[in-house]
Amino acid sequence: MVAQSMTAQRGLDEPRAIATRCSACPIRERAVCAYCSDQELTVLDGIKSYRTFTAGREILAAGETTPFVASIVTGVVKLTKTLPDGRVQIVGLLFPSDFIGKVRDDVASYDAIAATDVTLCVFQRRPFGLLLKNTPALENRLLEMTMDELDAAREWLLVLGRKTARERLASFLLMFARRSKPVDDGGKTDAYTLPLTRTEIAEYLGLTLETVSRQMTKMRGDGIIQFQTTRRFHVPDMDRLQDVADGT
Amino acid sequence: MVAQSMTAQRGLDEPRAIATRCSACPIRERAVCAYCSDQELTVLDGIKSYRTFTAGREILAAGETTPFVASIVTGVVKLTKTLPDGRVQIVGLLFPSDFIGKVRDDVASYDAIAATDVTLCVFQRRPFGLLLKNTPALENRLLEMTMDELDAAREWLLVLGRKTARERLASFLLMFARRSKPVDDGGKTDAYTLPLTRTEIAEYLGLTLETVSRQMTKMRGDGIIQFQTTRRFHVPDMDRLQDVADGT
DNA sequence: CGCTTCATTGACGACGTTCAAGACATGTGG
DNA sequence: CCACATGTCTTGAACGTCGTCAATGAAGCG
Repeated sequence: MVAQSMTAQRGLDEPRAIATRCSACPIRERAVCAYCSDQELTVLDGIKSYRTFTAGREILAAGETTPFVASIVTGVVKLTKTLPDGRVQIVGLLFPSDFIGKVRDDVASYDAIAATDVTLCVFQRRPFGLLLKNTPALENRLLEMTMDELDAAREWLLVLGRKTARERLASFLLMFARRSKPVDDGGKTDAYTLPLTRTEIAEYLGLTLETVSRQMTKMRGDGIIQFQTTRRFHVPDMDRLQDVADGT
Repeated sequence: MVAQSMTAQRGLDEPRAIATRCSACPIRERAVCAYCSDQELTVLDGIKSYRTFTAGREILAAGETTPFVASIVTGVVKLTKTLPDGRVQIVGLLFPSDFIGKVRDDVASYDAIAATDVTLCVFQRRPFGLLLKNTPALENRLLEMTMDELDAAREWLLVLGRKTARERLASFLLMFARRSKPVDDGGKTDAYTLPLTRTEIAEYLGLTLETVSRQMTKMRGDGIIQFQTTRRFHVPDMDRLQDVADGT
């Protein structure tokens, strides 16, 4: 139910024919396999398979042994941590070409959940781990991507540790606009469609959904953002949004 | 002056003779070179040098080109990000054997500052980058360490996003106790010496120094921790501290 | 057309911040 | 050795932002 209602508003990843050959893969240029030669690609081709998860489905569970790692082909995945009393924090948001899963550790320290319908390019963990050792191109890229994730996580520490609700929301919209492609809304402007509910945005920002909602309303009133629907928004002036995010 | 007053209370890293040969290095087993063979080590030996920074000194500056990367031999380094209006957040705390600096990007996205007196094993960035490409043992370990840092950063996102002041402080003390060696205080118990001021702890926890101080006092009153000095503390029951950190 | 989920808005209260004063420790110079 | 300065830490009181509780509205789906 949840999955289907979300599918309708998802917007980011229209279901589409999925490439079975790496050479035709939409994330070929930026995924973990980006630096692989055609020859290395054929090896990868042999151990990969595609899996889809409907919105809301659990992909990996914290504390459990994970049998696979994967690249995100389409959709958005959220990584969450939960306190014993149920408080939830989203600790990572993964977009197409991003990599899911630990290579060495077999237990995940967070849940991975499909925020939208998701298509993954899946590798069994063991074979992938072995391949990684013998394929510098693969390991180079994975190191690069992991470092980028670390940078992003540290940027978010600043957001959660020091920014106000308004600044957090602006930071989120900005981050999202940068990492997702705009949807052409038929007019002369670009619009973005949020893959998350207000609750999920709150979980990402360390706030409550009420506070997120209030700040959305306020920013709309200030002309910082414009809403076509509750999920679809347009930013008239990115620099101005950036200023809000930086508290300047 | 600041540096010297801090040196007096530092406690973590008494100045000591520093190994010049890798085989005698105190962090040999856990640093980025951990998986290197003796042969590979001799190559590293050739491009390394030691540098010391007194407490408070800047090691790397955000936005500036960094000429080197390094392993921490002794001391504690804090990574900080600063908002335009001066708000500061510590986004990482590095201990002996941890690795500093970007290998690929030449500009840092945060400041690195010596929290105590620090000794680094420094490598020029270019030669190290080249060596990294040709030395799987080095790259394997760096990938592993980067993934661990990412895990730690995500754990901290939960702390900053969802935990109360009390829970944050407990999480910090716990983390610190785990990553640093206890100081034998001559009795039957282990004591830990904090390498950070109250202000710095607050910068790490997304709080103010007053809130940190109040929570310290309260936890002492509750018998969760005992203070020998303002910097030196003892934990009678780690499990109890863990419960406080988890909000249970 | 009713059910469910999602989003908005309001009233009130709590937790942490801000502002301020004072205590404590350490180092310096007379 | 004491007076004084400096940096650190503690404690108090008032304030404000955000969380909690609650009601209402809007949208999609059976």
